[in-house]
Amino acid sequence: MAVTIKDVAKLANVAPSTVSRVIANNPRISEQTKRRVREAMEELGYHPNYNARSLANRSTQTIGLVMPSSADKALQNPFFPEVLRGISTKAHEKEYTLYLSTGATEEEMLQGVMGMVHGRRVDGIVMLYSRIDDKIMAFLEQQNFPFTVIGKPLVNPDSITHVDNDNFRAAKDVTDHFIGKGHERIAFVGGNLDLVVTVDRLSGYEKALREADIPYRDDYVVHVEFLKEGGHEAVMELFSLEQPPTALVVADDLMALGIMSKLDEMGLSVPQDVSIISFNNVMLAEYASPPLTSVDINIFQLGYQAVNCLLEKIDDNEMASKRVCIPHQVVDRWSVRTLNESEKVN
Amino acid sequence: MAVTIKDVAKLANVAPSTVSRVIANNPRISEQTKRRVREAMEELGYHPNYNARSLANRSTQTIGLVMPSSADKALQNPFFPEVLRGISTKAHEKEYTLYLSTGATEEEMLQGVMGMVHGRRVDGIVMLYSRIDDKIMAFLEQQNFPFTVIGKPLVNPDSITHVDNDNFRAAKDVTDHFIGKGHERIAFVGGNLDLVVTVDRLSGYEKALREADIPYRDDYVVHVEFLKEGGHEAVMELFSLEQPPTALVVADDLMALGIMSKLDEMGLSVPQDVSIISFNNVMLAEYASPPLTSVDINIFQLGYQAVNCLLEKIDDNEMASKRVCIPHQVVDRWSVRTLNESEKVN
DNA sequence: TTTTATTAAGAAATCGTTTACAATAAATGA
DNA sequence: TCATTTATTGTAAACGATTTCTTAATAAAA
Repeated sequence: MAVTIKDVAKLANVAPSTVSRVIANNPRISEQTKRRVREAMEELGYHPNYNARSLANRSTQTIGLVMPSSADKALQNPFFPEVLRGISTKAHEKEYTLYLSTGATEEEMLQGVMGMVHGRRVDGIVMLYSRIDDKIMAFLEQQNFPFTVIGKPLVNPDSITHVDNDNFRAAKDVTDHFIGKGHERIAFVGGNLDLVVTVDRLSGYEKALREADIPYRDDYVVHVEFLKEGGHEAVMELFSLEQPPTALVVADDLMALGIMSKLDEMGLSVPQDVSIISFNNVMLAEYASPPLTSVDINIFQLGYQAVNCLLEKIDDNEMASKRVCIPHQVVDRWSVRTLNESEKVN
Repeated sequence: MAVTIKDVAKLANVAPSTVSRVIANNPRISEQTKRRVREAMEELGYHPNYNARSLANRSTQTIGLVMPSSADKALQNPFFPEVLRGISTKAHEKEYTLYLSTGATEEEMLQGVMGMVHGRRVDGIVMLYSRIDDKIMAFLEQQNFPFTVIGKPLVNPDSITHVDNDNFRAAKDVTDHFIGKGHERIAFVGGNLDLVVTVDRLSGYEKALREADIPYRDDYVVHVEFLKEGGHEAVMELFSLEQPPTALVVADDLMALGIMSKLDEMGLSVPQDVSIISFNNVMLAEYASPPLTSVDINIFQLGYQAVNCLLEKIDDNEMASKRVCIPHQVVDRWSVRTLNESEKVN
């Protein structure tokens, strides 16, 4: 059917093994035969069959990607295309290709991952999220299969190679930022508490308050299911309090967008009535009205480094696991206002 | 190393071929031996090696996905996660897995696709976009490799199986919608003219105007490079005209968002000063302030059906190519205002 | 009882590579 | 001149499945 290494061998009058060596550019083959073989390949339009190669090699040169469940609204977050860009850049550099694992339920996804691992479809896996008590991660660990995580694994983070931001610090920075601008009634709107990133950011927020001697109020902390409906509820709760907050630390740009839309409906305006800082700094943050002050977590690098670590791991699975921390940076736009003295009274 | 079919065979005291038949649930094997073999598989924790299988079978049970260049901002569009959801749903149903082709430049992407095809990594390909004069599509056609396109191919659309909306009609509907509400100064803000979808929508817009005897004005048609900066320029142009438009047909929700942000800056409000209808109805349309009236193009179905067609094609490559048209529907929200009589004077 | 079907399972070839191990020929050195 | 390197290529056995023939055993038919 298709042209194989044998056809090339025949035409070039050499053995198949020689052709294989030419492909690998093995120095033990003379330049002369190399030329002859290459001409034959050219003439026949030969291309190696990757399946055969993987079989013989026991390596696939592909890495598996585990994204959140396709049913999960979180997938709509522009975070993913961007992290994918980082991943694919590094993968391309090293001539690795990408295999996508999907599924609607956690069970379906686990099946998919088990298929990748057992079926030897991939050499390693990068997990694009980090959830508390995740079965997939548990499985990979138990199998001792090379993988890296984007975000911080909750259970034994020290034995799992991962790349993450210092989310604790980032949230603290943001909260400090507000405090520095005179805010004291600062609320925290987090995402799904199953995500480690949420709890990290919440701790950072708490710490900043504590350091500034601002009392932590339970009713200033809400968690929403990431997309619109949730955002609306949260805003309702927050702003029907006797003392509504003047500033919001929001765990995600998209959530901030939803909140702003609700605020708008309620006749509150940003930043006059409420200041907002959110996380991720996806392109949309710039689009919002007003443009959102957001902390840039360098999503591209998260992906790029995750693959980098994974490749090291694939190369030597016994290598010590490590944690790579990607720097963040708050980028100022127009969603934050400085309170003046008279407003500061609580 | 890993447990193979031979190990199972040995333990179950049968030949490897028998094990293979048990896996395929071949009726020529007695229930009794099937049970024995299955027990052995269980005991050893056997899982078939997909590479070996693909090699023997000449089929990979995986489909390749060609997305826009990872450098392309368009990738940030929530269109993609949603279409991916459709794709992965159908793929899962039929036990196909997904292979991702990426690349920063068109050349890089073409290399990737050539790799998939020649290296027999995938059984078929779905193209997630349709661009004018696309090399990848040309390559696939020339190779007679099974593929389907989401969107309408410009060159010989009749010989390429594709799934698309009736974008001409959709744009006409939207424009008619505006006309029905008394608008006459209707502008069109399109995306990249290389994308077939853009030209289709533009024609629909024109047609509606013509039918309503509203003159087509060149200065009411602008094209922007999809993301923010472009959106801003376009708005500037449009609203610095002597007779600025009262309604905007915008080719994409995200673009509409950018435009609204600029409008806000200029002190114009939606829908009081300008009405907007955009396309795609991604979740964000609901978030915007005000929530956007948008035409739902049923993105999920685009993906789902594309895979459906592809699988038919893989099954029988000689099958006639077809065009599947996914219905659309404009969903009304709050970005459109009805002009009253006094305003209608031009 | 012999012949013919039928059923169940094994033997061996195949898919397209890679690679350990030979093999050959030319070059070197004593 | 003959042993020994060295450089180059070939042989054949993996890699882990599938699948086409066979074959052995049993049941049915003659």
